[in-house]
Amino acid sequence: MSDFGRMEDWDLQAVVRGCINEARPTIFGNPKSCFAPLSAVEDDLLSFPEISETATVLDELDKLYKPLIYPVLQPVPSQTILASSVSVPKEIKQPEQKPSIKEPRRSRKNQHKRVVQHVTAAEGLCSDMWAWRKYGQKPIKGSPYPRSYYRCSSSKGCSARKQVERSPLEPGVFIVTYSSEHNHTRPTRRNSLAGSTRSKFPTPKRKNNSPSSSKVLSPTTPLMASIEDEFVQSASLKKEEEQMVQENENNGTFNMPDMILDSDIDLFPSLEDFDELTAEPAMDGCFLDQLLDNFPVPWFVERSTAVSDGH
DNA sequence: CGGCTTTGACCGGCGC
DNA sequence: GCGCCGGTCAAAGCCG
Repeated sequence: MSDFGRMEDWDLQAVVRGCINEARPTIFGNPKSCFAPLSAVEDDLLSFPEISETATVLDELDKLYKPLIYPVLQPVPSQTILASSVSVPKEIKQPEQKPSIKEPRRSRKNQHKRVVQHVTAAEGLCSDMWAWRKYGQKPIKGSPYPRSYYRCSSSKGCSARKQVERSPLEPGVFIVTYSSEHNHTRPTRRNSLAGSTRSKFPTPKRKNNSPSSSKVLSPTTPLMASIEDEFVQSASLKKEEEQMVQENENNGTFNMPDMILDSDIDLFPSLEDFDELTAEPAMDGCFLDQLLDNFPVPWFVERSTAVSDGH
């Protein structure tokens, strides 16, 4: 079987299972220092006018940023992704497959606003406080990797959805797409974890006696091993970043990764999405949790890029 | 026992 | 109208 075949077997569950206290490779590298360095960026980001203030300003900004939302696709340097998890609108991921000027095909269902995040494997492991229950997995045409579908299990009746797929361009990067919104408050801690701790790195014995497992996808040991390596490496990298940031903090300085600002700002969404996304509860992460508890933060302080799925 | 993952089947929108 | 394809359903089995 080819490497692709093995990779295809991976179910991505590791991406959405959180180690919520794990260090997140936030754009500032150190989650513990998220408040201090944030202000530096916030000064810039928050200097935007009030969203509801003037339509003319928004219109201009909207025009200004729209080209940046639909740029010609260029593979994102993995280094950048590892450091900052740059977000790229999902629709532009595979222009070679959609060479025409037509919009890529979209799902009919859940045509709400969507939030697309690009995360590294390690970052993906540091997922959100929401409890997600996997309800489906599908191979996606044009991508060697399957897409996994999750719904919020923190609360019954919550329509929040989450899709996780591996980037075909950057296998170390995962595309996490949130759709719909949570209709409940963010849990203080993850609940409903019964049975969810298994198979983080499954053993081959698992499911061998399952009537259905033999049909399509086999157990995923090789790929899980590789993703484990990936995770370990990323964790190591993060540790170094943490130490560096910690030193900077101790010295009263902070080295802002300059590429963060460029890339993140270049990826502003259409501003018509802005107001909704500022209140988007599906934005995950301990980093944002703390911030939202204290003051509203522009959504793009995180790494997300909103994609309007409307009409 | 409750909640999870897995996975084939099914549904429905869209393009041709 | 038909086929493709993404999204969802639901049964089966696993796990704590």
